[in-house]
Amino acid sequence: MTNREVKPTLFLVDGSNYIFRAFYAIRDLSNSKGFPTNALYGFTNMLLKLIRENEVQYIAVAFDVKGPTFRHKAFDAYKANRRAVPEALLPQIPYVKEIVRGFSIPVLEQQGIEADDILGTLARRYASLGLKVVLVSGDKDLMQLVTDDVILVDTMNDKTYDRKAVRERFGVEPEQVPEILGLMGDASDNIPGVPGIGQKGAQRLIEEFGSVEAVLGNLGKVHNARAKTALAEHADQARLSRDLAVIRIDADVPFDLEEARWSGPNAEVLKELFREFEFSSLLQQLKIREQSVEGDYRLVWTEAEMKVLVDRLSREDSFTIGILVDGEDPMKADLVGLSLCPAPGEVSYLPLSPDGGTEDVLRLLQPLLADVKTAKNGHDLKAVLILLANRGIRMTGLGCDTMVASYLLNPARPSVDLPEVVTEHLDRHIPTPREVVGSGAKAVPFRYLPEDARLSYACKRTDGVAGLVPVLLEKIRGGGFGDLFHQVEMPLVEVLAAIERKGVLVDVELLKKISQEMGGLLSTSEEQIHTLAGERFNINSPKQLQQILFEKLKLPRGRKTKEGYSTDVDVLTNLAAQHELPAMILSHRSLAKLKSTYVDALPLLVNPKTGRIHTSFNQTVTATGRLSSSNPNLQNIPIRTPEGRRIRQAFTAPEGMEIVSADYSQIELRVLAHLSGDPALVDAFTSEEDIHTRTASDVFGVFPGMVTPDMRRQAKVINFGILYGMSAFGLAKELGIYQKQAQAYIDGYFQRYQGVRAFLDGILDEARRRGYVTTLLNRRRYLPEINSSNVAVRQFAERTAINMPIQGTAADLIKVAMVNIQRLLEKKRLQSAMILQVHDELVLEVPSLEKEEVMALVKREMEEVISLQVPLKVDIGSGLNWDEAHD
DNA sequence: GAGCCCGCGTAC
DNA sequence: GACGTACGCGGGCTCG
Repeated sequence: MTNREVKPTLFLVDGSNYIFRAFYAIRDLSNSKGFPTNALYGFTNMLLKLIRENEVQYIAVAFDVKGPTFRHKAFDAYKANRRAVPEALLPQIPYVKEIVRGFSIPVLEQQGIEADDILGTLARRYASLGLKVVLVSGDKDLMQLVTDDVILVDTMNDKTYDRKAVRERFGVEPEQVPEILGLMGDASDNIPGVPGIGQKGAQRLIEEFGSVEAVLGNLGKVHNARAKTALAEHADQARLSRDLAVIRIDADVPFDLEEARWSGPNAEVLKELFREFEFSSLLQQLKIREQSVEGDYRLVWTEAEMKVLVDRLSREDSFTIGILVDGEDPMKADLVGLSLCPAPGEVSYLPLSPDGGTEDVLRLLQPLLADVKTAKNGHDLKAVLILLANRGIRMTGLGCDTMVASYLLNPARPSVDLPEVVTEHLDRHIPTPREVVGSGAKAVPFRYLPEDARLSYACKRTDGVAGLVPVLLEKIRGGGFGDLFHQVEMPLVEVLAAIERKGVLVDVELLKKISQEMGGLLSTSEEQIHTLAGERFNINSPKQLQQILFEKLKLPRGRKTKEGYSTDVDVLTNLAAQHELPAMILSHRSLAKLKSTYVDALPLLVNPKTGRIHTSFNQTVTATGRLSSSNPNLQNIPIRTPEGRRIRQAFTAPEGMEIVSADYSQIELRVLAHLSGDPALVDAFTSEEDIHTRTASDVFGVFPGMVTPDMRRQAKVINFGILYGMSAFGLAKELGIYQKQAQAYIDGYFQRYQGVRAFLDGILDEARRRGYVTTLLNRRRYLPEINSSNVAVRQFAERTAINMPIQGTAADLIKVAMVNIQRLLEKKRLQSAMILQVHDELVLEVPSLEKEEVMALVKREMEEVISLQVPLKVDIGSGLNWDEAHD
């Protein structure tokens, strides 16, 4: 067997080419500070892909530098009409080079020499020294450099050009490519070529004659008369163009191959850059790990070991606790293990099998967990509270929940998953659940993993949390979020845990009955719809419905969607005048919605152990500070229609208890009155007038006594529109009036409420200057797109800027009220409990005997949660179910 | 079949 | 493009 020599490979990257292509390939990417990062991101990805997918031994990246080159001297107009570098790209260019250097890859740039010529020179030099050279570029000009030892690859579309591929593309040898370019020209470089000769023509001529010079010398043999004339007229231009297209292979380029030897990136530098640009996925890809070895992670198994650990933990003001669970739903999940960390690097792991064994060991922790003098830290402490409580262990005295802290620092962040938070704030990689157990249906439950894998995983995570705590607490303090975090959000964690664990009683029998009724109605209406349509089709499929309505029945099309024409309620309502079918579909659809989303779904979520539904109240999801609810979402239970209200009737109180519902009246408009201090709006609420009637009177210029129900309805739309930053277009559409008229209403509103106008302007100004907006309790939302050059994007950010302080302040207030109410209920040892929060409403389950006291308490705590320029008003009611309680 | 996006609709 | 914040359903597509 011959010992075939494998040549080392040098990768030469056309950096300038990739900057531009990355810039145009990715639109609208910037970090939270508004710095554009699209080209940086695309370029970095390209480089990573190149390194990942190839065996790179030597690599360098070449860039153009500003200033004239020999081509400019030869031809004044060279690159004259090239587009200016886009505004958003310019500031990114220096950082592209920083990133390249961060990869420990040499940046090649030289005054007076273009990147192409650097590439050509080095390719020739090292090919002749016996290396394989791979040129990395999307620029077709570089094809002329291809030889038996030099290939061209374009990583963006995975194309590779060797000699053969170039021949297929241009029909000639690579060396002849400049001859073709010389005849056809190159618009982007402003190489003129010969007018009237394109790629095809140029190719034919060069295939036949071999070079521009030969073509010009044999004009008589050129068959095409037009081409012949053009060539004769522009002979000098053809020669010049050809010369411009030739890439230099003999430039004076100092280069040391050893410096280009690939030995991996400089992690410290890249981490810094990626963090600045918020490339969290790239950080993960690099799998950057701290240099430090694993900490002191140990198993706690015996009572003796636990006693030592409790002693150790007791010596600290706070410690970090983490859980290992199988299952998503904390009310059903199995607690597999517990990890405890008195100080970073020092974590103990207690395995907890469902069939006991270490249960007595766990009990030893109870006094410490219930001791408020030792603060407990963790990531998602609500889940810890619930899991422990379900094992009969009470925990209180929370210190820092890093999930909540991270959310508060930037509530619009895409994720508060622990590994991402750790990467962002600590520059460390900790294992993700995916890496350990896989994802989706293929995920392996932790209980099937070997013990040492569980220990390692749990300890690394808890260690990561322990590392985060001081960092996040300092950022919370520094950002002015201390009160909101420590006095509101952290106490709320315990409140939400209690609410979720309590759950809500649902009358499954009633839902089953409703389901049967609805099922009957639906099959009848389905029959009628199919008959009327003349064929059977899936009414729930917008796609099939479009075909029936717009193609078969030829009804007029309305609004377009991404694929086709909308069949939503607006469109069908408009069509109802022309045909019977749309109205039938609307009523069918609303019934089907109620049945599938609520009536049939809710019984499946009743917990078999408790007989109740335990929703999740998510504290770290919304961009404004509201809670959200999921599995199931109990914040969107129907109320507006009679059929919907029947579903509410299924939310009941057990024997001897009642449901109490307390909701803030017009809280967002009251918040607007307070924040703006507008005298008219403040007066409207202070004098306890009906706000929509008052607005109607003000905007339509009639006495309050003359306001008709329809005027009040319109005023209500205007009031809500103000909160959401609605335009005249939107108001006109909503009210079915002309846009001019709508604009007149809006003008009238701001004429009467000038303080509101000033307030909204102030918000926008603040958002533009500071890049964020805030609520009354200093909750903050960043708006990186507020200064976007894209009108739609910018206007969206403006509406968001207007809405967030109002919606978020309302959220602040009800959260404080919840914390206070929970404290009072506990202090007074009442059996009543909050069971739901729906943004401006609190729902409680109350023993009938406590009803009077608790209703008074709740109403008072909600109304007096804070003193504003306007009174807060709470409507409160009680009944045997949620529907009854609501009025 | 799992996972994802889309269109749609429910709540405040 | 045009009204803010959520969640979840069924349909239908992609991917393995």
